Amino acid sequence: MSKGTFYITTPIYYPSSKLHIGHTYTTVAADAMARFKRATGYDVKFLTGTDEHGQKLQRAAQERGMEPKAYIDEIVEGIKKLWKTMEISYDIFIRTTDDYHKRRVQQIFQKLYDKGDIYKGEYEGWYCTPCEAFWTETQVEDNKCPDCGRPVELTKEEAYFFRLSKYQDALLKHFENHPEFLEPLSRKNEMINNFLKPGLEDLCISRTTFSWGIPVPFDEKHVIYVWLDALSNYATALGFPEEMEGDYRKYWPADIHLVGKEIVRFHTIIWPAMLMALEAPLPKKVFGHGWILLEGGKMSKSKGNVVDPVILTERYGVDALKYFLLREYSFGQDGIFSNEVLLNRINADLANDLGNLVSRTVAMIDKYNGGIVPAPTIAGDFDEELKNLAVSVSAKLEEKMNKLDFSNALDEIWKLVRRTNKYIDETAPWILAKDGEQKGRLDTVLYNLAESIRIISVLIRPFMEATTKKIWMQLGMDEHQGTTWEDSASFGKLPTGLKVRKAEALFPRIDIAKELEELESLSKPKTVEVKEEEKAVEEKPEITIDDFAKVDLKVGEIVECKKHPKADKLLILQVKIGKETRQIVSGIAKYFESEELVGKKVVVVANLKPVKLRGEESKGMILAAESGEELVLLTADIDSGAQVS
RNA sequence: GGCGGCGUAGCUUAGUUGGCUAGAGCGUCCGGUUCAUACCCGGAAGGUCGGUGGUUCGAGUCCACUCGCCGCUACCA
Repeated sequence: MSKGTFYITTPIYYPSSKLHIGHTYTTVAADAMARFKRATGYDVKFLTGTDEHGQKLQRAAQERGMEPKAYIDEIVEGIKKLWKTMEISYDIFIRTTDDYHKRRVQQIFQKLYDKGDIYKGEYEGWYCTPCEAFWTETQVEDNKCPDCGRPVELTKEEAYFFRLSKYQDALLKHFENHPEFLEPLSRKNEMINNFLKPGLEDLCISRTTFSWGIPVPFDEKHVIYVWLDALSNYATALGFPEEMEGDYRKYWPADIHLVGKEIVRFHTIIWPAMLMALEAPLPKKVFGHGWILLEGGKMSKSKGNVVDPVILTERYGVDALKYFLLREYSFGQDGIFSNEVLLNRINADLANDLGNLVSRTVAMIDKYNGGIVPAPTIAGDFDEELKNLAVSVSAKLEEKMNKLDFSNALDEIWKLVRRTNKYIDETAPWILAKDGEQKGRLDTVLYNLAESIRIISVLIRPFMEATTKKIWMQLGMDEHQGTTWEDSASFGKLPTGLKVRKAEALFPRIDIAKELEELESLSKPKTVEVKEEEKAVEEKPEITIDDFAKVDLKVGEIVECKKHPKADKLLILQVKIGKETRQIVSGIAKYFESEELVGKKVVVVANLKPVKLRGEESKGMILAAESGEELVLLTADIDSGAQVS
């Protein structure tokens, strides 16, 4: 009976801040896919969850004087509540703090260690102590940390490494032999050219600098870092490697890992390499979808429009938001969100087209046939065209869905919605109703309308469960009357004699101008919250006045400025501080033309240890303040050389 | 700088291996209709398919160059 299994996953989300529309987007898409596969006869497993370890969460909990787990529990409750609101039909919600996951991650670690694919860092690596970061031979220039410019050293600091480099060729081959492995296709070259071809470095997979994580099984000083801990969730959730005969055998390898484009790299290089090392099959497909951006770029506080999915569902309903997200945007590409785009889409497709179609059909059955769905008797013009289209939609829908083309999948359904509306105009039931002789024809038209709506209701079900149920209620039908996916491909499954029920509009039409104003006023208090949240995260540890006194801040005048010949983001400045003129390299080329800086008096960190930045010496650093896309230099209208304190 | 992608009607976009009279939705204008959530249906206007040159009987589709965006990557003390 089952066509086979289908295992789909979302990323596990990091619960350090409130989830936004982007997380909802991924999860809603995965949910629609899962529901679609269930409807079409697959045995589906749908996994989502949370990634709960790491320094950031440990700190956040500390700041609130809480145990990490207790702190995270609260946030995770919120996430689960959000998914409940969005009617997400996940089968498993994994938390990386779940005992079974921790145990299995340790088993994986042990396995890889035993095999020799994990080794302790006696590795000739370069370590930058202040940055707590390891660097590779190629990254280190002149014994300097590429991140901070300070000297690095060959360290004896212990760390465990995964032999990522060993799998480079196998990965390349896999990309070549499995064009469907990574979609959209454009990402594939990015991975191959930027990572695989230049060569992979072994990956540091343990930390000793914080403790909130899964301990390395045989070396408790170390906790397992995010790569192994988080990525492996897709397999540990099924039992791997502890319980290989249950869900793991049944559902692995995953059919689709749905991820945002920013984490494609981890899912198509690191995760597959780990699986290769474990001798486990690779996921069949990783799909990196685009981002939903706000007008003018990323989510920005100054724009004042932070998108909160909960508010939107409260105002327009879950189904409207889900429909909008999947219909409006091409799944592989970025798209722009605005309230206006949302409201226009809801009005046009849901209120005017679908909602109104149901409304007018039910009203006509009510008015012309006492609310009873009549039996069709006399066929006429336009019937065949409507029927042919109606029964053909499900196949086209399947084709689009299997390509994760949600937008066009929905559009296929709406072609039928529009065709059905047109059928009403063509047959003009209100004219037939005036002529008693035409009763048979009228009955047929009314039946065909109700039947088309029945088909539509089945087709939209994976995307809009609640709406489907509402339509059934209005048609007076129950879930045993032509509601399977197969039933959507045949015309005439709707029983006659049903008693329709007029009800509230499926999607009330929105007064867009008025609504936009209200949303505008709603978004303002939100803005402040977000700002405060961000601030909290970025706070640095307290220092004393002595610490601060070590920094020598002076005013310097920019006397000359040019672009760095070998770097896009760097400017080379000649800065006069008192009598001395020195060269400072600064990463502000994105923000300023070189000419406009000459003559400016800026604040300089004068006693910073000199470094070479892509071959150019830099003695000091220019202070600037950055917020989102904006950057301003700290200027001081006073003689150059003046001390700042 | 390296690698990759994208530029098609006012907006969002479809155009698989070259045959298109370049489609669609929204918006605009005109008309029809009254069953319906002032909705729906029809029609029209609007495109030198970023630019230049080439290959070809024929190019939005292939090639070269060029302009403009974007992504990843290196460099932002």
